[in-house]
Amino acid sequence: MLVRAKTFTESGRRAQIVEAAIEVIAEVGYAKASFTRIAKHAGLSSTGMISYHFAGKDDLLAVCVAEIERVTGAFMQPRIDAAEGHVAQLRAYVEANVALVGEHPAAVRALIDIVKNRAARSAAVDGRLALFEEHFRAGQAAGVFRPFDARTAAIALTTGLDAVVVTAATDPPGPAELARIGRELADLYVRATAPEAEGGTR
Amino acid sequence: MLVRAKTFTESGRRAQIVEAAIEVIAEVGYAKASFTRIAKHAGLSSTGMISYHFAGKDDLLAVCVAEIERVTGAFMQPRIDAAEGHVAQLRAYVEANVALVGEHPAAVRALIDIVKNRAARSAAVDGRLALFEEHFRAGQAAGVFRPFDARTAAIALTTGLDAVVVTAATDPPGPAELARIGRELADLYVRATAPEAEGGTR
Amino acid sequence: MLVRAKTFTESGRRAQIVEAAIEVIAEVGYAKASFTRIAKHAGLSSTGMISYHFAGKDDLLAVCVAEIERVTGAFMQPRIDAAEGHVAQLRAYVEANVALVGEHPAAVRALIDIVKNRAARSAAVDGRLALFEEHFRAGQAAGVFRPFDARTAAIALTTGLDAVVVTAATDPPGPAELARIGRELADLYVRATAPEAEGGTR
Amino acid sequence: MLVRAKTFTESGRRAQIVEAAIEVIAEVGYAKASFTRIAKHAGLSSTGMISYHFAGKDDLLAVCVAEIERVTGAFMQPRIDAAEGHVAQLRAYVEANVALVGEHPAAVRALIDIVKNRAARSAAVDGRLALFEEHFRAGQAAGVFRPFDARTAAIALTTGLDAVVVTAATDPPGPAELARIGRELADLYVRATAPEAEGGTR
DNA sequence: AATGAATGAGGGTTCATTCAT
DNA sequence: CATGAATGAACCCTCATTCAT
Repeated sequence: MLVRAKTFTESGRRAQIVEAAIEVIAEVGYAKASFTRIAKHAGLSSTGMISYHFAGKDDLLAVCVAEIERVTGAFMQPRIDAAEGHVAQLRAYVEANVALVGEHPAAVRALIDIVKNRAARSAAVDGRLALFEEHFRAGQAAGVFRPFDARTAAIALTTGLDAVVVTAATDPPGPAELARIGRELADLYVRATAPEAEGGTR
Repeated sequence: MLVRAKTFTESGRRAQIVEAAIEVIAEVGYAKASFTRIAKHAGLSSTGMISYHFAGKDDLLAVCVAEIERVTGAFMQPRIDAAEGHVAQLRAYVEANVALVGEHPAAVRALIDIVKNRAARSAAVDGRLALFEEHFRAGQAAGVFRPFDARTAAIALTTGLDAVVVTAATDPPGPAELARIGRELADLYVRATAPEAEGGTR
Repeated sequence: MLVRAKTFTESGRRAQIVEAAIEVIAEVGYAKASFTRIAKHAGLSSTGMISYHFAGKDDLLAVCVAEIERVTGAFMQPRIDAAEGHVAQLRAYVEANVALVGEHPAAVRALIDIVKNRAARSAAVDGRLALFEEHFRAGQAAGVFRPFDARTAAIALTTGLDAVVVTAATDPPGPAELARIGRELADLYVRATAPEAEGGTR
Repeated sequence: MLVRAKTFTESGRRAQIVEAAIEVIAEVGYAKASFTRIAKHAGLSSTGMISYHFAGKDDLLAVCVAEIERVTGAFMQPRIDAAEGHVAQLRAYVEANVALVGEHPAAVRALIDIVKNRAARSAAVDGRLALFEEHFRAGQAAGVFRPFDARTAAIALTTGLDAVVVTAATDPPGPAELARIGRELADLYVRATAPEAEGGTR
């Protein structure tokens, strides 16, 4: 590769600021992640520097989200793709997401906090919601999920997953424990969505 | 009891401020719920009034949480108590919580927003988490829940419930739709926690 | 009068801030009249105090304009009303406006500077322009002004008047000199608008 | 002159910046004409370029003024020179200045805005003022103007002219309308300064 | 018990200017 | 010649809290 494309997170300072922002958000939370704190964390002398590199706070946050998704996607995507069938993919998604905590705890915590607090819902959160919903519908059509309300399930399960991930990320346990938690949660979700056994549940 | 004791949320002004705070948080969100906005909403001429009646923002918020829990508890508790057995109570809790949206949408939204944003975890959230966890453990001992990780399940299911509730509270549907959503979510949770059927995982 | 109505410039601090703002604008000009400077001039410890009393910079400026107009109107109106006929009133307006410099030099300079720089044209400037235009039209109908373009004349003569006033206000001369300048300018305007003499001008 | 000397506004980049600055000032006004905006308008990647070519903001502005005067002078001077006599020249100046709006509306608006806002009075504005004053005195000596206060008249008439020009430049009308306005204004000024007719005015 | 003015820190953003490359 | 990152001050505004009355 002769010419390396310059992605929008690169250019040195920009990347540095984004990284600092992610760490600060992971540390003190979205609400207290001010430019001042981010600048200090990044070793910058003034907040003006951030405004110089980003159009505003929303812009910075959007870039942070994009960067985190890039990093986490690189970790999760192969694991999900390796699974075959709707059920296995659901399990793979959940387990990969929990395992991700071991690799990028700050990024994971920051992402969830940003998404939770942003007024304008990012494409990220809505995208994942739609993805789950669609996945459930497709699985139902294929007969591997029972005919529950796909939207309600998508909301409950994605946010439940987030909560487990955040809890784990707050004080990251070892890989084995993470794997166990991932398996537990996947079990929960697989059973919640599984087709009726003979006798029913109620 | 002939004379009702004056609870600590009463005394006129205090109650008025708490009510205003809850409504403001429900309307504009925790982050933008400043004393100024709350005072304006309560018809107060200055924020000094709030500081006079409450030790600080944390105090006000704590009282708000307590008040909301009092109100919501009055709605939910009878419904939960009416259910017999761990499974039925789980279902009752979930359905009551969703139904609550129809009665107190502002309170419900405010509570979840406060709990989500408070640095210091309130006794409320931890209490409910412990409650669920304990409920799961007891049910497992009784053989009506399968032997999953009670803590992970408690985290995932309580927050999933919250998310469904918040979504519903944002634009509250009619009672019938709320009942349907409640049933859907309860189904999901009951199945997730149900003991193995004869043939494995279904 | 038993109960004195509280006008919107009163209440102590508000009036003090308005006064300080007017003086600062007169001194350093609209562009450099920051809250910081105004607060310092008013003996306030922080700019927050100004924001506490006024909704924003625009609000403060609007109140300044209103206050100046109140003060200047009290000076000019009787003098204008005392004149009879369109020509005499034109002369009276011009002379009163120039004489005003001797009474309220800062207010006069501030007003013109605000009006000149405000993006949103105030009712003040447009009002005066319309007033002049209407006055010219009425005088033309009465045959005491010649049939010139009333709008162009209104623009040129009001701003010319402003310029003379500002120049005089920069280093206010004595009343006699002000009276002379007022008379000179009034002469200019009266002649510019006078009906044709027998021989014509061109 | 075979080889044209390179004036100080030329040299490519400088001229480009000056042109951009004039356009930006005409568009958004003096107050909001920052280096950032000018650089963006000029297609420059940073404001450093401007600081590199000009000693400071005042310098840039001074060069802008000089450039505008060069351009406008080229339009107005021949028209003024073509007129004979003090009265005719006054008329020619006014009419040429208004007509100029049709040719260089941006330049005209920018010039007046700069002159209005600059703390340090430019040689330009003072020069024109002195020019008018001198012209009036000379005409008075020649008996073609009446013996008014030359300075007061110069102030009032030049700024009145500016105001008419700015108004016209804000939404430039066609040449015919401009010519009419110019004639109207010139009439006003010629009459204001004309010697007494037999009967007097007062 | 209540008021409302005052405080001082901190929020994000824009600015003209500088300087190493 | 030219770049663009860096600077540091200033901008208006909002905040929770305090305190004399």
